[in-house]
Amino acid sequence: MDVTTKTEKKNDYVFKAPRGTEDVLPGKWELWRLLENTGRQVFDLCGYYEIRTPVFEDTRLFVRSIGEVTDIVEKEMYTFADSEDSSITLRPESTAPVMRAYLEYELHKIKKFQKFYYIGPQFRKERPQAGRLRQFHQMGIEAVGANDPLLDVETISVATRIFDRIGLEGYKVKINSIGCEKCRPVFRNILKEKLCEHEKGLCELCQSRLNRNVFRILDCKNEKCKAISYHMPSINDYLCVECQVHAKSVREALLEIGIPYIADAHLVRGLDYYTKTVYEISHSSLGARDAICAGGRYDNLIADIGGPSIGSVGFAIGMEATILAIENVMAKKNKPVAQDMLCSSPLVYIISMGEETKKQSFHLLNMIRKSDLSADFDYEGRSIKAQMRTANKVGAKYVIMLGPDESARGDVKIKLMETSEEVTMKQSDVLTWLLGRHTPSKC
RNA sequence: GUGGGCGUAGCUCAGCUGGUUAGAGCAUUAGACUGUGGCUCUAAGGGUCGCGGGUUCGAAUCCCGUCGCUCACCCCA
Repeated sequence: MDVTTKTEKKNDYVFKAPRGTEDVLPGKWELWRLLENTGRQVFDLCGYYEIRTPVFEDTRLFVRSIGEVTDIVEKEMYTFADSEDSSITLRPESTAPVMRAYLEYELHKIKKFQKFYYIGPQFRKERPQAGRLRQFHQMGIEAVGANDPLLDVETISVATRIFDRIGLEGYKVKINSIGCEKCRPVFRNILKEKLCEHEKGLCELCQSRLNRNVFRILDCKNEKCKAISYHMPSINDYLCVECQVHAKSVREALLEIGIPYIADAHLVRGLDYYTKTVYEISHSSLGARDAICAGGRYDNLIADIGGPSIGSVGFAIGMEATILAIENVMAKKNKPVAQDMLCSSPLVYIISMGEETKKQSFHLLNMIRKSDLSADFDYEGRSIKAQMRTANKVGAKYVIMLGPDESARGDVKIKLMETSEEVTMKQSDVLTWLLGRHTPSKC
């Protein structure tokens, strides 16, 4: 197969990460770890259990759950023929896969109500943009099998707890109810009728939305459309009694536990499966695409993919966007990048001096590591000065020197980098000395 | 899929209306009386100016194409 393009020169092609993907290089990992670790802590704290599902699934799972006429399904999925008659798709989101697993293993029969969390890559074939990639990462939860409005609130509190723990200031919680399968169609028709009266005043895009996705018109940024939708009825006036009661309980509980929110009647969702509560957490530092978390209740999804009729609620945090927001906040406060999360500085750097003593040093290195103290070593045969520079740069606390002089006496010299103080001791005492000052760590 | 911006050393960029061997800062490496870091100083390495074509005596600089990146739109995390 010849895949060489015209511009490529023979033997001269530099491979690049595919469009819309990102390499996380050393130095950028700290924030990913911070976010991931904090997420795991909070999920544990709140009784969510990790679930890992494959990165690809039967294509039909997504078509049925997300909705056939959504952009995701129509043009954004990475779909492949797996064999003659099966088609697989790289997951564009994880709610459906989690539900699939829940049903496949009949977890609802063991215990109807269960709480899951997942962290992992998702795939959507879109034009890349700030904070939006083709392979992106989400961290999310699904609380499956209960209709209690307090559960909706719990999920919101899980998200805000994560952001609070990280110290991400400046996020906003927006919530809305989009009704259920009973009241939403009623509102949709009324809205459509009313908007049709103003059809000519709407922007071109919104005119096409009239048939495609009426609710999105409420969310349009065009000034004329905004003006028109300002006078449109609100979904809140058309909610059925059940949905009204649910929405009211959610808002009351949010107040009760002290989570400030903005009730936004124009908040809509792109995925078909949402019912009742929808919410979004956004961060003002982000610009055009400012959502860092989105979620809501989906009472019909499980039944839609062949399971019992039970309600669930969940969210997904967009990790790229969240990390951007954290960086923005840190830049503003001039705070260093989560230094204490960093495990990459070795405690000890061992300087090797010449071939004769190198083996001894290497042996010492492995003794130290065996005690779970982090240590590193020079393999480049560089000058002592150069090795010292490296030790300093990587942030080692101690530099151990074992040269011919020390070796002859069975000693080592340890330099304490912070104070420049040097101590000499027997080689056999090094471990005890280090362990007396530092507790072993696994990181 | 649509529209805007950009593409010069590893990174961030300078290079005016086209003119001799393309620059800086950071980073890297090496040295500053030779077994020692962080500061300072010195020096070195590193660029087919994304790629292809055109205009011109001459182009990183102008034109066209192409690829890539980026931002925004649709949509969405």
